[in-house]
Amino acid sequence: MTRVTIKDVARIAGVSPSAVSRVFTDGASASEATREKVLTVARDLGYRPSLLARGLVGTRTNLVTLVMGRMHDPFDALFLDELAEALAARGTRLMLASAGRDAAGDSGLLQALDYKSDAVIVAAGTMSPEHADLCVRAGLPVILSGRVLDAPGVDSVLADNVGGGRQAAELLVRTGCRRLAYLGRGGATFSDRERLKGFAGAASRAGIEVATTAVADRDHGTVFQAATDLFAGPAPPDGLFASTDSMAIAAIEAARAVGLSVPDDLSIVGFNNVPAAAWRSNQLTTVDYPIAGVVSGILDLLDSRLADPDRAREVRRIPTGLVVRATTREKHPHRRGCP
Amino acid sequence: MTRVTIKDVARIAGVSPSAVSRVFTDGASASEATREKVLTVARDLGYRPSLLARGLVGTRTNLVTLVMGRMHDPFDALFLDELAEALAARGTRLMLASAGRDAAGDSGLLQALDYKSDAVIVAAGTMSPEHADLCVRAGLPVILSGRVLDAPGVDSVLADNVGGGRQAAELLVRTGCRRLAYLGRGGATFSDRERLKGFAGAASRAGIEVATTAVADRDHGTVFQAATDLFAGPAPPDGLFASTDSMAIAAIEAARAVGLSVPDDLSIVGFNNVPAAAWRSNQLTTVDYPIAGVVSGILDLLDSRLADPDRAREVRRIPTGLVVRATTREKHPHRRGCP
DNA sequence: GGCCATCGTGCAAACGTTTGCAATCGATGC
DNA sequence: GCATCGATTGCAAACGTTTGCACGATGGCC
Repeated sequence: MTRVTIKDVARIAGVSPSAVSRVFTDGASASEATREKVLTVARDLGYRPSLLARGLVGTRTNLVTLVMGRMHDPFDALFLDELAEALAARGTRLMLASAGRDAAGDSGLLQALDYKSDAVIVAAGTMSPEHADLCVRAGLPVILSGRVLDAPGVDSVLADNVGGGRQAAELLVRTGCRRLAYLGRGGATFSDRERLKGFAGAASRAGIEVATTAVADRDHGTVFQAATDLFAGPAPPDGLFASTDSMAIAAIEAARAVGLSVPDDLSIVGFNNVPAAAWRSNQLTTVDYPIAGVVSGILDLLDSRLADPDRAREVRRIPTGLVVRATTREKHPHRRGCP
Repeated sequence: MTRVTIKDVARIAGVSPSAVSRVFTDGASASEATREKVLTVARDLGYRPSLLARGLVGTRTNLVTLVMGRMHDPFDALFLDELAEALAARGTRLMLASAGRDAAGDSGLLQALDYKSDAVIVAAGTMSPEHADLCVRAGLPVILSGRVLDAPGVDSVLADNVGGGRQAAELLVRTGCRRLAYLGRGGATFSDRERLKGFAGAASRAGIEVATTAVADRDHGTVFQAATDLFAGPAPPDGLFASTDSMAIAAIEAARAVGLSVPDDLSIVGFNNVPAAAWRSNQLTTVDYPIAGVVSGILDLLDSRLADPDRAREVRRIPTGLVVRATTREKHPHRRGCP
């Protein structure tokens, strides 16, 4: 019932606690004989170093705090999965701080400090420059996922939202759509803002002005209603870009409900490439969110930042791809080479 | 850059570190004057107690480790959300241990020990009695979610899967289905086994034998294929119970693909009541998984177990409900009262 | 064989708290 | 006025590690 400590191992193995400690920290010098003795005893006793004690004295915790909001979108779960897996493979533990109701990752940041996390990864909640500054000042590296904050020492990794939006627009234009619409949170979210920017920019270069409908909530019902209104309204689009696959799927549903045929009457492009996008009933053309790339970018920046806390702030953008399925039309083949 | 400790606060406030500590642990005696002085200084200095140090000496950590697998199903995210929120509201921190590739929550359990967690909640991975015993012996409470393990001191909370399966069968029988089928993991998963048991039991009481098709993987494509084969096979069912909403939705898709009309030719009932079940394109009748009830049951058991580590093992089953939507038929009204 | 570099080891001081014990203090009851 | 009592406080010892320092042993090199 009482914990087996480093001293127990030391006593039984006939060495000092320091020796045991050195056996368990790689890179430290210990003779082969000692190592073997210690490891044997440790195994027999079932000894495991206390990470609390280790973290208290040591400089590194191997602990990272993740600030996340509620995972309303399947995409969030994918992301968390990938990140958790990557961290685990690296021997890093993950502490979860839900940025629940309170506006900010505020409490999450403090929690990270309380446990002396090596770093905090912020994937949700609004993060004020003040809080970021607080952390950096306290020596806690902050890595933002999916947004950029112009504060010294705060790194960011994100999908190339602007590029993704552009890809969507170019595809729609290329396949003959002329009345483009955007459906999303609009200015309310960092990534949505960027996606819209890329989409509208590319459309404008093709001489098309985008009609944007911003929705207050990503909830399926809300989006379905907004899409229905848009499609049944006075100026229905023939090409729609939704800032999220989930929203795009709701839009597909709405199109069916009002009797529009996809992609004949209406082309739809989503963002993220979640598994459901590939389902038979959706066959959604979408911009692929490079989850693996973003996650490994985060780990990369984590390493760099830990190695050199004073390095310049870095923003890493991971390029997106386009996954063409059945909610967009084929490129008109007869136009090929004979304009 | 250097951390502000309890001694800093003590020095500036002109009291001993003990006094500061007592101000910050409720239930300890401290005069109003001291309290005020200390709190003021602490706020000015931005002092926060180190949870590492506190956990090292104290007996309680306010830290709980959650062992989870990859969240392939949207349901998993819902569950995690609810649990994280409830724990946060209670002031408990949550550490994530993904039971990734390695078969067991094994590594997760060890991680929990390393950080002196107050308890470990196991929601995924197979958990061997040996490991459970290891934990209990080490004084680490284990709470299982969604399964039962017959080991002393290991508590469980689960949805009433058997009851849910029964509800599904009774609904199908009541609405006139006679050729019942089950689609799920079959014996491979604890909850699926129970759901099947409840379903087949109730069907058998109505004189119907259930055709079960067990699928190796919950992946949408796999399930879609299995359902298609079943529907196009020699003995297509007129009532299907899927052990998961996600699988039920894949089945709906398959039914449409082979030209079956739901619910006219085929009734379908799912399990979990995820948001997607309510979508217009699915309108899935399903057994409601009482997430809130399960989560509060977990917290309940957590408290009880911490209060009395030697109490008898407890298994708590939370009743399910039935949410009738459009994938099942209306009860035949003309049969009412005139059999 | 002497010298220097290297390696392995133990001692003791941290790390930032909590908490049992004893002491102080003011008030209360007689 | 004195003994008692409870509340408040400080001291010091834990909690389980890591790590700088010093010291002895070992081995290579000339």
